[in-house]
Amino acid sequence: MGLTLDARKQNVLLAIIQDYISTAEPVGSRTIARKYKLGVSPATIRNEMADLEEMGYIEQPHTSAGRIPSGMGYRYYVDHLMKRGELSSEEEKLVLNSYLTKVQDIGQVLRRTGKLLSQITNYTAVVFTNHYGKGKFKHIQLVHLNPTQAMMIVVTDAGAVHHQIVEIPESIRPADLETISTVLNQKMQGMSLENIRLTLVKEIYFELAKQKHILNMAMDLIQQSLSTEGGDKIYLGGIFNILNQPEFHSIEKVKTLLSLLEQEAKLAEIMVDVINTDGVTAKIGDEIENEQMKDCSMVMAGYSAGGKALGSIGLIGPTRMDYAKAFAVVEYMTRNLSLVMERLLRGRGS
Amino acid sequence: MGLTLDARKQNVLLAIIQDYISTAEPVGSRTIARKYKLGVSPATIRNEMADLEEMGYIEQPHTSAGRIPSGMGYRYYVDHLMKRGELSSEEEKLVLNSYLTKVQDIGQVLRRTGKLLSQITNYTAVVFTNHYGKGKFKHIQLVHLNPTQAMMIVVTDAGAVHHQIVEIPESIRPADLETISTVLNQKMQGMSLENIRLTLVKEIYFELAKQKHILNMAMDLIQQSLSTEGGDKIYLGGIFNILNQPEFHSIEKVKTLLSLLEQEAKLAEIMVDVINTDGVTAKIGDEIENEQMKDCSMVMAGYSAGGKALGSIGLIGPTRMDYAKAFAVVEYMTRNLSLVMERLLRGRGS
DNA sequence: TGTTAGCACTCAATACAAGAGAGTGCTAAC
DNA sequence: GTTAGCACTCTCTTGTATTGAGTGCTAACA
Repeated sequence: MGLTLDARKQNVLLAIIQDYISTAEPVGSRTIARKYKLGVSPATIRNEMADLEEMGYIEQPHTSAGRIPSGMGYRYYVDHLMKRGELSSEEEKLVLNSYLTKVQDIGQVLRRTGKLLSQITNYTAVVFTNHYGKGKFKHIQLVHLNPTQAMMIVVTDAGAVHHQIVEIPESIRPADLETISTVLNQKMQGMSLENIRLTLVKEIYFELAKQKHILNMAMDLIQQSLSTEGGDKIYLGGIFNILNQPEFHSIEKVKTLLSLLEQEAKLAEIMVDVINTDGVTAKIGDEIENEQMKDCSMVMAGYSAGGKALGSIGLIGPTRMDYAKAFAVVEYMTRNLSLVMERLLRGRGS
Repeated sequence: MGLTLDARKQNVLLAIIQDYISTAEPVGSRTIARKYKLGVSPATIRNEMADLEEMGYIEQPHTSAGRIPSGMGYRYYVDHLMKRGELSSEEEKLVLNSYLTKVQDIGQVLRRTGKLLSQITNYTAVVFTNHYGKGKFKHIQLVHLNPTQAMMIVVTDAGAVHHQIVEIPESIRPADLETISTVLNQKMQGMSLENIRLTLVKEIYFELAKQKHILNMAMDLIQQSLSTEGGDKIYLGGIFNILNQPEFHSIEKVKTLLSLLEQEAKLAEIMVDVINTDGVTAKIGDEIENEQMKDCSMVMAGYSAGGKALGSIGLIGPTRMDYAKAFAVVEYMTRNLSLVMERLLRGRGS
């Protein structure tokens, strides 16, 4: 395999990638010789570049232009050449402050994470969880709104709240709802969905036989709240940031990317791959197996609490994105998000 | 005033506007003579056009181009020439179906409305309410999550649910939270915010003196839930639809408009003006007093329930938008939304 | 007096050609 | 193995001519 690169080739490749990342312009041999002192002349660099091109690390948009990195080039850079960046202290402060303010629920934490990610990097952020509302049943409450409607609220121990308006027969009074709530709470305390389904329904049915209708609706909402399928959830941040990237100056490209971002299922598919991976993962260009994203890269990592993987966060940018920065930010954010989730799920005393 | 237009001038103006709305190209005298049979030659139309331009109804991008309507021209069209469009029966079905499916809460209804508006028209939709969570206190529930955290949930009679995780001292047990919930519910039943603040705090304080901390947080959340300031809320639908309009082919224009859409307060300012207005209102170009929207128009109307204005809905498009369709859709949607809200707030039996 | 045909004029858009500039690959000298 | 030199390629810019849509004006016509 000709996959090993000598030191000079590495330096040339590094110079090309760094320059292209910051300027978005194809970079030529002279630029490299001038800006990055490698101690050799442009001609020598040209020779190296010809080699690198043959090996597939860089390519030429057209004969008289400079070179740009190929997907393979970026891959080599990320794996072997890149020096992980660092967050400025203001950026770290921004994150910490945001995570210190009052928490409404898990959803809000994840939304905030998306916002932070995009603010700091100027890329589009994706926050994925496949545990939304998963976990154990904690509480159900039926609240009488008016003679024909009640609000049904389900809380899980993971701090997710689901609610839904349900139609009720006029014969039911506020006190009846209170009774139903109490019975349901007693019977289902701390149960997970499977248990609730299989063992308890009969028992509860017996006790609340006359309120079959309501009971059915309650079971529906609980199922929905705790169900495994419904656990996937995507939060986006800074969608419009991509408009700032020169590669998306054409409306057409923006439209195809946006239409993908609207399809949460597809994003979830990509994000779920990394939730059990250690460290930060990059998918470059067509490594994301999706036609609409072939000009994009994603930098992702999973977050967890108590040793349990909960989801993943990621950044979407052009393949020309600043991987060093992205890696640093994604790593920093997963670490902090994991801490916050830990605290949220087990209580502050850890 | 030269503001009265004879029949032929009206026809010419109408032809120009209709053509420009559908083609987005400046329209010349010959096109009009060919497509819209007015029984006169292009030369005559040119004369009329010169007059219309002098009067300010149309303008010329440059000497050798056709004419495009001015803001004043659109205004005249909307006020005097436009025939209100109609929804196709599929579109009506779409709306009815969407409003028939199960309702989670008010927010969901409004979100759905935004989606529908944008789907049907292909413009960007804004749904505004200034009554979100307003109304009377209905229920509060404290749910023990873990030794240091509880979930606090407030329900208003308008069917809005607010929740928030609160830190609790470890000494508090689930049963204590239950007690607090019960006391708060008894004392505050059916109260509006002002009453809760002024008369009851002392009484409750007395009863729950030992739980001051929790009580404070409860009051905070209740205030937040019922407060007048927090009542404003904006839902957007079909933001990306504007990308389909040829006038937004330049990324720059898109960016300025999007940055406006992100500022909910500014949108609320525009939308609040029409909540007490009868019928459908159009604001054309700089009639929206906002620099960033000078190339846009909005078509808006208020919705209400039980004679009480609740908010407004609207469409954002280029000044060249299809007003006839927009008026029809906005009117149809407000009517239906008002019905749904009515049912939601008072229960099905009206 | 209103309408129309005809015509010269304007101006954006398109196409085309020339030139500049950036960058390359190759060869030959060091 | 490295470098200077040079011819070559290709894009991008600039300038110029052409085209075509559309106008305004004038004069003839009903």
